[in-house]
Amino acid sequence: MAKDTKERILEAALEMFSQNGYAGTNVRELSASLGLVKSGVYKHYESKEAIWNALLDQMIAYYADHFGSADHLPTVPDSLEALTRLTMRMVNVTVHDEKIVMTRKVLTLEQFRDPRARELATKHFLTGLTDMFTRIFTGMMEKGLLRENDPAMLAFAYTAPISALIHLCDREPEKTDEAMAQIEAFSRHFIKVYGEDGHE
Amino acid sequence: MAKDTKERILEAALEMFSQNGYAGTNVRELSASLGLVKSGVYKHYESKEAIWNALLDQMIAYYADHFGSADHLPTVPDSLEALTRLTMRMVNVTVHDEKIVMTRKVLTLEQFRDPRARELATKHFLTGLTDMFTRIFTGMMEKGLLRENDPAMLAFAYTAPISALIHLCDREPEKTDEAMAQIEAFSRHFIKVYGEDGHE
DNA sequence: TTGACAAGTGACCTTTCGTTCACTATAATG
DNA sequence: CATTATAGTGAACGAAAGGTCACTTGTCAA
Repeated sequence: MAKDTKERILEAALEMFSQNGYAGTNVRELSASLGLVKSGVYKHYESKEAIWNALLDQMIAYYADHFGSADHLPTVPDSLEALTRLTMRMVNVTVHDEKIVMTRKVLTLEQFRDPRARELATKHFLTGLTDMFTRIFTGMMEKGLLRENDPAMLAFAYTAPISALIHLCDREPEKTDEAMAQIEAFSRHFIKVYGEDGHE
Repeated sequence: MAKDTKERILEAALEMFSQNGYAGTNVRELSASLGLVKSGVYKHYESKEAIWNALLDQMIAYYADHFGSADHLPTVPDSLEALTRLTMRMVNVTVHDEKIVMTRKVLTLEQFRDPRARELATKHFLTGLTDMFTRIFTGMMEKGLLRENDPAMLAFAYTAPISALIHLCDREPEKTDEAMAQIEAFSRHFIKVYGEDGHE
């Protein structure tokens, strides 16, 4: 039962930190949201900062597990249309999975305060997606689906606009549908521009 | 002298809010940074929240003045090389002007809490740049510098990656030089892809 | 010169924060 | 069965927060 509560504290912390930030969150509310009294959480973490650090540890580990290793690379699409489908599938997950959304929000809010949050933010928002699609595009060029080009530059040009719209969804969730449509339109535009003729 | 202090309070607030966020800033420190004692600022603003609202008012007005009207549109570049030069000039200002940097940071930190900050954030981070370059690209297509294409889509594809690197500069200022170089490389890549042949 | 007012001070108030601690209930262990 | 560790309670604490107020000072208009 101990481990359960310790986990639940981190879940609640992610939720509250992602909404109000670290400084804007108090231990009383956090405990209350778990049906605990304030002092109860101090049985599991010695301080508010310890909760924050444990949460960051978890986020860092999660990222390394799920996005850091080459194992979890999606298979290279075998058509241009499949690239759009793959993209939409990934974006759908990332925008609708509450835990991922909250993780991005927390990193957004704490990136200027905590060096580890800053580092992870850059991975989440920039280099992670770019690296991933660099590999994908390399594969697609080998298959003759994309024109020969600097795959890293293409990956950057492809993922940065998508990332911008994901941020928009985090900020204004009511615009999610619109943003998803724009991502799909952008993906098709990208394919038209960079796709090898005959594969459209 | 009154107006001077009232202004200086907003300047100090921008600085502190951009570093520690609204919740992470206390009025005592804010006053001290102006050589005032806490109660002094309450002669000018009735509460911490009033300071925040006045700062937001100012940021919104500033944005409307400087980026909202069509007056301040840069002249349409008359060559592809000039597009890159214009871009680098604009990025240089936006990344090195401390006040603009702090404004972006504040909007980043408060976008999930304050609806007006949210709205302004979307303008700063997404639609503002896109709208601006939609006009620029329209002009460049009329001049025969860019291939006929959806100018809004092109503007989005151009500005979003640049915006992502500006965010990187805000987050990790030590990477500014690297990011600037990447922006320039991206701009030249973009020109190669979308520029009308014979104008390279 | 005087009166009024804006700007700033320092003491104080209330609330809320993070944290501690003596204590209880529970459940596993010897 | 006795014991001991664990999870949780509730009262309390000191520090720090936002905010108020009576008071002083300096400036300027009448």
